[in-house]
Amino acid sequence: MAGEEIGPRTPEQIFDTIRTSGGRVTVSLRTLVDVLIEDEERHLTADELIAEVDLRAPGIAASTTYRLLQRLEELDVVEHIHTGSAAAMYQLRHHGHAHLVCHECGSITDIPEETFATLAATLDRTYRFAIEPRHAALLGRCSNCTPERGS
Amino acid sequence: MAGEEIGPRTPEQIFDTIRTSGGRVTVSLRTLVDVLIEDEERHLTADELIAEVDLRAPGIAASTTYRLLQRLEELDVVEHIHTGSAAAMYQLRHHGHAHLVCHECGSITDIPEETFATLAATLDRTYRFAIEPRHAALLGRCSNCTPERGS
DNA sequence: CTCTTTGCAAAGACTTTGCATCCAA
DNA sequence: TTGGATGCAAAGTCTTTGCAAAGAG
Repeated sequence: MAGEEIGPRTPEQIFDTIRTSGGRVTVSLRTLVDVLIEDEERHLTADELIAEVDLRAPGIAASTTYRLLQRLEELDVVEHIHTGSAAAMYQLRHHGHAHLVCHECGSITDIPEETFATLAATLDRTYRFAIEPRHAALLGRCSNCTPERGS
Repeated sequence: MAGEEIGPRTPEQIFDTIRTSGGRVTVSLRTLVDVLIEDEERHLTADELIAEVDLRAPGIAASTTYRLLQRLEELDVVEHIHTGSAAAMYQLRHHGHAHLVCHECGSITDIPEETFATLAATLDRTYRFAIEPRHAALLGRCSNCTPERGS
């Protein structure tokens, strides 16, 4: 776990990755990559990315953005996170943090992957199962949505 | 966490719960409850439950089973688990175990909720977030799908 | 020029909903 | 009898796909 260093990703590095893989750097790709980098902290879903891309470069079809996300995922540039809602979230893969999602208010909290170290070790030992903590958010209730509880 | 004793659930107990809430015990309800109890270990999705119900009582509409699942969930009889695929899994709530889902082969492993005790304590302390380990499966790779690894 | 990418519209997977009919209590 | 439950078909949400036209290198 952890230690999966992907390194920082500048737009140019990502474009090179695309070109190296035989892909072409198009306006839609540039726009999507910009959004992914600039709005890194916003936990955007595909739908929201599509909206943001269309805002910056009107006319780009949703299917195009979906296709680009797929490709970027194959190239290990981005990854999607299941959040318990129908729509998945996307983040740059080098970000490397996992998530806590409150199913009451929908709030999302970033947590370092190391938080899972002990659990990962236990699951590995007991079930020989290698968890990927980033791939699915942990669901539960955040402090605002938990009633009774003294300070 | 844990300690959420819901108690054993026989069909009759469930039917009483339904009646008490103003509901009626119909053939579709009986059939669904039977399937839920008998196929407890099979980790069925709504789709699979629908198929199984239709097998035992031909003609029951999918929408009916979806509606019954919703109602049973409101009554805390069943709960759904997000597994990283589009379709959610359903289980009787008293079962109280969490899941490990291999995104390679799809295998599902049951694990006791207590496995999360330490992590839950940490998250509660650090983020005041109360995880619900059963609500979302942990994703990763099972031993069969993990290459290199001695014995 | 060639091969990838795009837009558009249609299809797909999963789930919900409206409504007239039907049935449990 | 009388509200809740059901079947059917349509709608909804999120995502994928086919195909001809457009575009990157």
